[in-house]
Amino acid sequence: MSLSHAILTALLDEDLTGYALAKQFDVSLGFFWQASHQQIYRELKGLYLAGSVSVLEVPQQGKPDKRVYSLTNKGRHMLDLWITQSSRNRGVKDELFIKLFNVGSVPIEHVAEAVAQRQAEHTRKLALYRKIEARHYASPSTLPDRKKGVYLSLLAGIRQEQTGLAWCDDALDLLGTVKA
Amino acid sequence: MSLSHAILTALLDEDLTGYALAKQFDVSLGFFWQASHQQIYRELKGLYLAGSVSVLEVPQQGKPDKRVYSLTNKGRHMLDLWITQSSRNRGVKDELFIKLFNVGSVPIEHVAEAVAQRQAEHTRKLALYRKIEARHYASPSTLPDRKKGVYLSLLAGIRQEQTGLAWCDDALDLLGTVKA
DNA sequence: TAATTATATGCAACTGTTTGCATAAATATT
DNA sequence: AATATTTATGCAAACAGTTGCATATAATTA
Repeated sequence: MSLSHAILTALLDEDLTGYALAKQFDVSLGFFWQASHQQIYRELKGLYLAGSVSVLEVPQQGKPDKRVYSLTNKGRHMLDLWITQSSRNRGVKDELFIKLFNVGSVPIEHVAEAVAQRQAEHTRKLALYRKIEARHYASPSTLPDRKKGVYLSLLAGIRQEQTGLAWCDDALDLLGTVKA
Repeated sequence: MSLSHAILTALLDEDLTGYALAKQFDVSLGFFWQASHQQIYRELKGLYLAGSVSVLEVPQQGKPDKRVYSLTNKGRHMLDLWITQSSRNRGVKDELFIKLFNVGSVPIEHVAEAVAQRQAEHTRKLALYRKIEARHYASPSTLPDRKKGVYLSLLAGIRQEQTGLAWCDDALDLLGTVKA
């Protein structure tokens, strides 16, 4: 039940509609927890029924009514409780490593191609993270407390991509020594 | 549908029962793709119906009959096809970062505790990987082709844990500067 | 001797995630 | 003027994963 807590977390700073939440999940929080708009709308309904969020219906002409969600005290309390209690880490699932276990049994260029794709992905993400870092976190020592966690997440992202990128280089080198 | 391909991959080197597969998934392949025995038995049935694996029933006295699965040519072909085609990477899901986004809104020691837990996890995994490295991959330059992919996976694991561990240190430092 | 662990398989129910579809109007692009 | 994108919501079905239960015996440990 982490999606609900991710949503509550996103509502800490500002009230949001389901649509706006989905957009938040495409950046920022979404780097570490992805969710589709369908998932978010369903979850919001559940959170509302549980009393963790409240809704303000904002009628609009032409478009469907906007539903703006706010965190309630109950929701705030649930969040804090979750942070202390839950720690189930769902298993790692990375297809690339299954593919690597096939080296020596399938054409090597197929595996190398998968590594190259991963390499490109790392490059893209690293560039994105660096851009955000330069814009909003240029001087981490002067960051207000409220931003420190977000900064640490970004830092983790940057380092993960760097490590992954370096590994791709080494992997492609070693795969180059495998007879097709 | 990656679990099925993970199972086919595990069957590349040796024929296995569902039980033995589940054990494989607790180590080795399981570091990068986790699965329960219930999942594996269900999937094996599907793979058998699809003709990707064949079964040899081995009666045993006392214990239930053993069902030993082997990769068929069709399964082999499916695997190769999957390696070239599929590349859907399922979204990252890491609770820890949601928790970090709560810094400044919930008691800081709750978040720090979550980071400390992650630190312990990294330490444990790193030690395990290093042990395997020392035992089986001490001289990577002389590795047969068939083992190179497995070695690269292990290398990725080691580096990920190292990076994660270093980040935990830095994170705990910065969280120490947050007023409770 | 009693309890636990390992071997060996599997069903059923529940929870969580993805994909496809559906609606409807304003704004921006070609 | 026609097409595509953005805003805004949501249902239904399919697929994937987790948890609880059930069976049955041998070997090991306390």
